[in-house]
Parts: sequence; C-alpha cells; structure tokens
Amino acid sequence: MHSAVNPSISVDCVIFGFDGKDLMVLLIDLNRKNAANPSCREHKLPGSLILENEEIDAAANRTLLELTGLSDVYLRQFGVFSDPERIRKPEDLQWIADTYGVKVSRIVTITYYALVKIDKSILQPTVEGEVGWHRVQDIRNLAFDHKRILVNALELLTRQLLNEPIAFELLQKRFSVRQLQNLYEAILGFEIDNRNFRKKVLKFPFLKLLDEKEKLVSHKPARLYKFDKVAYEKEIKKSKLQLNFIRFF
Amino acid sequence: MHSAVNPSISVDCVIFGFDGKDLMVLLIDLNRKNAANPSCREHKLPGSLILENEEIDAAANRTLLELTGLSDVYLRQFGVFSDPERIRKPEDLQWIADTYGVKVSRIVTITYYALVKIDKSILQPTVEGEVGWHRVQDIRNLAFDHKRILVNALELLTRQLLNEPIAFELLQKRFSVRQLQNLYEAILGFEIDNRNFRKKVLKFPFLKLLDEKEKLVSHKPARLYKFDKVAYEKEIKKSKLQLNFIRFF
DNA sequence: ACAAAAGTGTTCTCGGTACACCCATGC
DNA sequence: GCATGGGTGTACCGAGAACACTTTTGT
Repeated sequence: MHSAVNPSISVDCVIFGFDGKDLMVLLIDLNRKNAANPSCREHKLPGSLILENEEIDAAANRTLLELTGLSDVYLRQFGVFSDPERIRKPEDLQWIADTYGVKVSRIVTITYYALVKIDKSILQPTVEGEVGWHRVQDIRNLAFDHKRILVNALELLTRQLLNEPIAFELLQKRFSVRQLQNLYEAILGFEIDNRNFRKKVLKFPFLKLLDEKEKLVSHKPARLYKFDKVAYEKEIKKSKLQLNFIRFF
Repeated sequence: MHSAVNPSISVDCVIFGFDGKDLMVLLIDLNRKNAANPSCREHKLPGSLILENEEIDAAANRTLLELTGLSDVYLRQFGVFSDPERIRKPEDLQWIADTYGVKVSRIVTITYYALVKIDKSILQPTVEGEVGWHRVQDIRNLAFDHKRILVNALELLTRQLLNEPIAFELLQKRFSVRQLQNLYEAILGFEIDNRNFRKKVLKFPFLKLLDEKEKLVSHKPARLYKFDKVAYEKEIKKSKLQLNFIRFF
C-alpha cells in the first residue's frame, strides 16, 4: 500500500502566468466531456489527493509537473481550506469518486500558488478534462470553493509582488524594464510612473544588464536584463542586520 | 461517529506570551508522569488531532481554550508539516496511541501561532502532563519536529510585528509606550532609539491616550495608552489606495 | 536631594513623487 | 521623415536616524 491515496487530504494549485498583458491562471474544464450540458460548464483549479508517504509539497509539484511539464518552478503553500461542507454538492462528490476511485467524505485541501513562464509550459491533455489558461479578471465562478481559494491567492500574490522579487518567475529569462513594469501594472491594477519605476528597479544590484537588445520592433529597441538570483541572495544577507522599521499600512 | 477523531490531521499551536521582559511560549511537559527518567525530559507544543466535521481553525481554538481558558485570542495559521517521517520514534507513536486511543501511521499537522495576554490566561492542569510558560531563548529542543515549527513561528512573528499591529495582543489593554518598546526590542533582538520610537508610534491615529498614569512607581509615572481597533480598521481602508512601493529587502 | 525612568526637538540624509522632452529604430 | 515606444534629470517633500537634556515622581 505504498502508493495508496490518502482520502482526506488534497492539494490545489493556483498556477499563475503572464502573457505580456494580463495575469492568467490555469484551469481545468470539468464539463469538457459532457458538453451536452454547456450551461453548467464549470472550471476548477488543478489539484490532487495526496498519496500516503508523500510530502504535501511533493504532491503539489507532482500536480504541476503532470499539467505543465514543468518541474523547477516557484511554488508556495499559502492556505488550508477545511470547511467540512466545502464539497457538498452530490455531483461534486460523484466526480471525485469517479476520478480517484475512492469513496471520500470530507477533504481538507492545502493550497499552493505557482508562478510559471507561460511560454515554457507544455500543456498536457489530461484524462480529467481540458486544461487551459484563462484571464484572471474574466473568471466569475469556479467549482467547489475554488473561487475563494483564487481570491486568497491573488491577495497574497500582490502582497508578495511588493516585498519579494517574484515578478521574474513570471517573465522570460531576458526581459525589458517595460515588460517588468507592465507586469506590475497588470497585477497591482494601477499605472506607475515610468521614470520613477526605472530609477527604482535599475538600482537593484541583482538586475543585470545584458548585451542584447530587442529585435524586430519598429521603434527604439529596449535593452534586455536578467534577474541574478545569486546576487539577490547575497544582498538579502547583507541587509538582514539593518533596521527596517514599523510600517502598518 | 460525529465526534470521531480524524487520525491523519492534527493542529499544533505555538502560543506566545510576553511577561514584560521576555518572549514566552506555552509548552507541555511530556515526562511529567514518569519523572523516573528525567534525562530524556521533553516538551512539546500544545496540539490535538482534529475531529471529523471540525474546521481546522476550530480545532486550534479548542486546543487553546482547553489549555488557557481563553477564547477570543489572536490565532493565525502559518504552516503545514507533512514529512511522512516527522513522527518516527517508537515512543512518540506509542505516546500518541496512548493519548488518543487510536492507531495512527502518519500525521500531517497544521500549525498556528497564538498571541495571548499572559496575565489573563488561566492554565488548566491537563491529563497530558503539565503546562507551563518557558522563555523562548532558553528552549534547546522539543519533541517530534516541534523545534522546527517553533523556529518557523518566530520568523513569522518578527515579520508580522513590523507589518501589522499585533504587539497589542501581547500587552495588557492599557500600556505605556515604554512597555510597547520593550516588547519590540525583546522580539526583534536589538535596541531602538526611544525618541524615534515614540515619534513613530504616537503618530498612529489608533493609539489612544488614556487619562490614567502608572501608579506606585518610584519615578515619573508613564502615561497609558490603548489600542483602538476600530480606528485602525478605518485607517487601513483609507490607505488601500495609496501606492506602497516595491521594497525587496 | 537623589535616584530612576519618562518625556521632548533639531538636523541631516535619503528615498518617493511629480513632471516633460530627446533618442533610436522600422517603415 | 515620421510614427512608435525607449530612455533620461531635476526639484520638492516627508520619513528615518542620530543624538542629549529636562521633568516628574518616590524615597
């Protein structure tokens, strides 16, 4: 029984991507098969019951790998959803029974958010239904309590974006300052002064200027940068000692 | 079977208090009974398996209530520990079997940290062993993987202390600026300039000056303040719109 | 009157913000 | 040569940090 599933614990992953313009999230179309009923067409977050003897982080990574073909991505646990009634509709319970072949009563789910470079992910058609990217702002409702989970993930994402260099996980390896700014504006939802933004980010010692420029654009080509993780780690250590003061809002 | 325990999910609570001088944490003495073996005397964090049909937050609140007699306290989920080997010693497994009367194989634990006013908490002697406050800096090791959990909680606590007004959960309702500063210095681990600290915190519109002063001290008595939660919530809403800019370290 | 902690103001520096024009390329 | 977005500098303001003395009480 070394790969039996644990029927009471699952992971759900909010997988974010950025297409250069909008924040996207990867969803699974539940009603792909029975398209006979398109009115109740619903989507869900990718997720899975965990296996016995499997770390929960490992279960999240497994889910991600199965869906996108990516293995070395930013992944962060951010919540636990445990309402005994969170999966209550008979058809929801039926769907789970059909998918995993186990009878379940109550599932506690551990939630993760992942940041991937859309261009690198190779979507695998899965047995569960079709997987696809959706603009976050278009999403009205999701199956189970997944809308709540998404909203929570978004909140954390915006907070993290201001406090940690996670933007680079969503951009390609080489990027222009303008692309970085577009990402901030898309996620934060307001415009940022371009001159001040450059002044700020170009001061970061872990933003390395490359020799390359944009190609094939009908205007002045932008210079390209990359994020130097090693330099960032060094910077963190230096700054550990300094006094960052209280800021409650 | 409406109050059966779920044998694969538990909560563990890191309960912090402040005695005016040091940061304290509430621990359970595992070897209280068999004091015959004082060399392997170990402590653990308070925790419990969850019940079926119980929200995990509710399980954490239940644990807290049973131990301290307090019900309306600051409590925040901060992690999940799921290493299948996290409880591996035979005597650990035996202890759990004895305590809950269920056979367990692997337990995933959801961790919480709580902030309580030490003076208000009424410690209940429990069947599990003796409960007591310990100075955080004195703690060398704990049972299971609880040392790791404590370290994680401490990290989060210091981060939160700089970003949210949680200090007031650890102080008495009425407090002096000096007491507040002592708390910050104890948790952050460095000294803060008194003049700058006052200038900073007295600007907060949710810190309300009371009519009272300290009594029975053999020096100039300090003025007392209280934290006004309602005023704080208002302030938060106002500030939502303003641009807080990127600060990575 | 003395001990002990409370309470107070100024100067400097740095980082955030507002704001408008020239530059390099493709067509 | 013109359209398009890339790239640059300056002046103001507010907040953090460094720093030392006076005030109020109990004994």
